[in-house]
Amino acid sequence: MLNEKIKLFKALSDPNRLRILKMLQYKPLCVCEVTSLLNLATSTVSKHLHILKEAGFIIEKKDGKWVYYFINNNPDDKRVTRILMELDFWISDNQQIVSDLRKIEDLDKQLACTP
Amino acid sequence: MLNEKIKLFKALSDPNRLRILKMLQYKPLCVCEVTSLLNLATSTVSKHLHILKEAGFIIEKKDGKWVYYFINNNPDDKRVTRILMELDFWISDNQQIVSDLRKIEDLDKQLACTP
DNA sequence: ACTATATTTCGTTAAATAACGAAATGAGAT
DNA sequence: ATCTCATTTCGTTATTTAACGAAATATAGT
Repeated sequence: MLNEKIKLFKALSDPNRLRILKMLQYKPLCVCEVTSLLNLATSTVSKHLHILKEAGFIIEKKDGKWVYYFINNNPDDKRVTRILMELDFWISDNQQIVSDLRKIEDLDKQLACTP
Repeated sequence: MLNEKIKLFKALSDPNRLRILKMLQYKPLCVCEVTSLLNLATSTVSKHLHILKEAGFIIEKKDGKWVYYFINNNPDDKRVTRILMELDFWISDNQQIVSDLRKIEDLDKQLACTP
């Protein structure tokens, strides 16, 4: 069904989700880290991650209290793999993305994930 | 701006627009031909074509009473070109698409575009 | 100028989406 | 078992989107 196929494109049709994908391509992050980087409510970020997971772009791994999200590099679904490969090309040189990646380097998990 | 970039993905996030793109990859069509193939209101189809045009996927050429739409094969925007190249791969073997293409072969413009 | 036909624009409605805060859940630590 | 904290789910609100029909626009032929 075409409605199933467009789930991939819908998942890519939101700027915050593109930012998340690019962040996770840089390195795996837990929900609170992503939340801190995007400056959105935790529930909103959780929803975005769910959508990306349903589309097959990312996978989750629990680690203690935290849920870490990883780019799905399993080549089972070749459509996902190819899109992830093209991602860099489609949104290269974006100011927001570049700034996000810089912030990840300075990110202090301790600081980001404690109340 | 990321909002500009996601226009491409939003344009792909609708089953009828994917059907249109695949049809136009087979051959250029006028609005009433597309309308007849999709079984939607003319105004709806016109809107979809406008969105695809704004995203850069297709171009329009007027020919008498009719407005024909073509796949944009001009490689100015490499993002558009690459996505169009990948399209086949992403939505290959779809029942709806296959059926659409079969219908195009039998399509009688005279019949489709007269009241 | 008038008519016929193709397309676009406009106004409306129903459904989908993104955001938030509050409440519920789950999993370690005490 | 209880407490704490990270995450998800729920309910709500504002915005966006897809669809339609009717009215407006454009172009060809009479």
